[in-house]
Amino acid sequence: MATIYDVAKRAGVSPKTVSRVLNGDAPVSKKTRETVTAAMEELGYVPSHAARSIKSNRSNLVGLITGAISNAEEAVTSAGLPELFIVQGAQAVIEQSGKTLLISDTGGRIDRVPGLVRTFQQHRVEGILYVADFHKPLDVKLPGDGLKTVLVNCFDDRGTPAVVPDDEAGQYHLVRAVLEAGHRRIAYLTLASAMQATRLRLKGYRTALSEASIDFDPALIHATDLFGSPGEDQLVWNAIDSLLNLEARPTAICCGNDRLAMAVYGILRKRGIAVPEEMSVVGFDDHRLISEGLYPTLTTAELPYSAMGARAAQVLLNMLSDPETKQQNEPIRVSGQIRHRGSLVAPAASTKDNIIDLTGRKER
Amino acid sequence: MATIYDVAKRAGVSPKTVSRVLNGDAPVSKKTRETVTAAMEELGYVPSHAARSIKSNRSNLVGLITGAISNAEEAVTSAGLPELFIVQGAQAVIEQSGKTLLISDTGGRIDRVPGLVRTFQQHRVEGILYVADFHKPLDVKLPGDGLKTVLVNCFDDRGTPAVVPDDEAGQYHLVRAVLEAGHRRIAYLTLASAMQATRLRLKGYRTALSEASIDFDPALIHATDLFGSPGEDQLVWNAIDSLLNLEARPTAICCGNDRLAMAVYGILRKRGIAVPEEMSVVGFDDHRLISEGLYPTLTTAELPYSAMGARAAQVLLNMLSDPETKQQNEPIRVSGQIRHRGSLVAPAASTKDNIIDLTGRKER
DNA sequence: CGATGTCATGTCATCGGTGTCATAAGAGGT
DNA sequence: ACCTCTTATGACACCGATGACATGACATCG
Repeated sequence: MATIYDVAKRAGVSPKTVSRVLNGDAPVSKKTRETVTAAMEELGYVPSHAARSIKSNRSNLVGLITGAISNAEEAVTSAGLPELFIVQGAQAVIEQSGKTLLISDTGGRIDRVPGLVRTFQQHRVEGILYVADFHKPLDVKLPGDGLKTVLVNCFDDRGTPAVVPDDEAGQYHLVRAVLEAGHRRIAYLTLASAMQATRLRLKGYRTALSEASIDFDPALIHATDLFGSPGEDQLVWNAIDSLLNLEARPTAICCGNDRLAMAVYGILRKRGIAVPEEMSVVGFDDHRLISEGLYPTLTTAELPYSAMGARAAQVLLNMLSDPETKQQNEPIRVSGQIRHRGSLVAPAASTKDNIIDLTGRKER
Repeated sequence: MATIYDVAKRAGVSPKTVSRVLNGDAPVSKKTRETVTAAMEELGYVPSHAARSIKSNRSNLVGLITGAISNAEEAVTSAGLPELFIVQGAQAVIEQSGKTLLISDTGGRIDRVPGLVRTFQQHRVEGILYVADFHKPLDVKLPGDGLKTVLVNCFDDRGTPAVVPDDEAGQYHLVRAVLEAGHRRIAYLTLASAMQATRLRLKGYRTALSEASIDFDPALIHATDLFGSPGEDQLVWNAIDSLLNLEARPTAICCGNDRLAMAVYGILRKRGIAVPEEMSVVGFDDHRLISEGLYPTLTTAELPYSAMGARAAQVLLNMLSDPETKQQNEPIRVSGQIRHRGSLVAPAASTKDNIIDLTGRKER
């Protein structure tokens, strides 16, 4: 590969002059610039990042670690990987800033993290983004001592800057949309109750209901552990079973995520219940492969992964350019949109009766 | 960040000795090694990749470009992104070889590729992996002249080494599985007919049928353009409509991908047809989010993205370590597994009649 | 017309490592 | 006791870029 000396020789100038043409940091006569530019062109010269980097002591690199940032030994669930959108969002911002993003994937094995961080340090990254696969607290001490760090989709209690989805607001607005469609009996099949998202979203669900003066009914809530655990189908089936057997049957079901909604479609239909005519269904995540691919398409709340990645990158860039600014202690919450699609419609008249006459007998 | 000089001073030795401890390329007395190691530890020293790299002229970096490697101005379809698995597969292999993978995403804008390649060249990558979002021919001249290149999920006619999925074998084995379940009338909703995958898979479909002595029936084939084009739902609906109106109705439907299968589930049920009891459905891709999430779970052919990424990385590493070995001209085809799940069962007795008596009146 | 400023360019040292060569201290052979 | 060989270590140049500083050629100004 051609060096700056090759270019200099070819153009008949000193290397320093070539450097000046490259960086435009000192005046160069038009004629010289053209000669040099031509020489660079002919030799296919591209400046060496490494050489610049040792001299300037600035690497212009940012590292990102994804795949499994957690403490527990969780099942390796490579099913969804929408975290990719976080990576994309981050990369767009980093790249636009003129820096380069180094991406490493743990492949689900958290014990690989220290090695990856070491590699990053060899490259003298200026900061690190840690991306978790779903919203979770973190109590591991991450390696990378002096390094500027931003957590994405997770947070710790040491005040490390973090960017997380606003689960509560998302569910709140989603339930409001369901209410506005005319529903009053709204079931909620949550994700595992231990999950951060579940706690927050349940809060949003309850707030929306209470604002509409609807009492919270525990009979409408079922936790259905996800991640393809063996008994999952059965769990969902049972949950729907008990919902359908309620005296006052719900007319809409909120699902913990789009994947669950997809299963619910199948089960409802197996039970002879048409979606959305007899039962509205909404999801969460706006995993477009599902939400746009399902028939009917799925109304859902966006999990703003791309925006979170972008935001985290901005926060990190700020920390780099402005080392003094103190970060706030609370994680930054990013809100997503509500996506209105085909699975949410007004409740059917017959079921409406069902709601008004709460003590009435249920049909079918 | 501490340098090798800092370590040397602290340990009371010369920088070169520290270097020897690091690389173990010359004998160092046990005592010195321990002193030096301790000094490195105390200072948190990590050798600078950049400094090594300029001296040795070997970057140990490999670049990967993903997001949109194509010629046409296609719709930016960020729906699925299973290419991530290609990236993961590649990264595992590259990382294991001691090199580092630089990943760049075009974000669907092909005009960004030259800039990304230039960045890669600044980092003196030793080779580049180009990853396409689906199996396609390529007739753009990729930048990065002298650079070793491997195409993944795409191929050109210049003999650039390439790794692609074995679509034909995949569909062949899938249809064989359907045949073995007892089906004889097997419909096929293909992807857009212009796609490489469609051509190859159709070939596999026909081979499997002909081996079972079943005549190819064009009435069972429908191309249903995907990628969420506006009229798509209607197209699929119509296709299924005409299949159901056939005198000899199919008992199984092959879908161009899992996403399409998901839509077919919904449409069939809307039409009152139970899956899989009255109609078996199989997909393609093994997009696990869908194939395992659907109810019933989906029998499908794996698109071996992770294996393809790994394979491509191996090919590239070979080219780097062994610059002489000529590559074969044909793309390397990687085969995937057939995933047997709930959506494929033996045809029902009534529909079996339907098959045996090809001229009989169809019920319902 | 000499002093001063600006422009255009070159010289040299330096960043953090490593390759080459030199050197000193023992070990072993005769 | 002398020579040779190995082991352990250091001095120094160099990789490809850039910062600090120097220099020569004009332009400008009082």
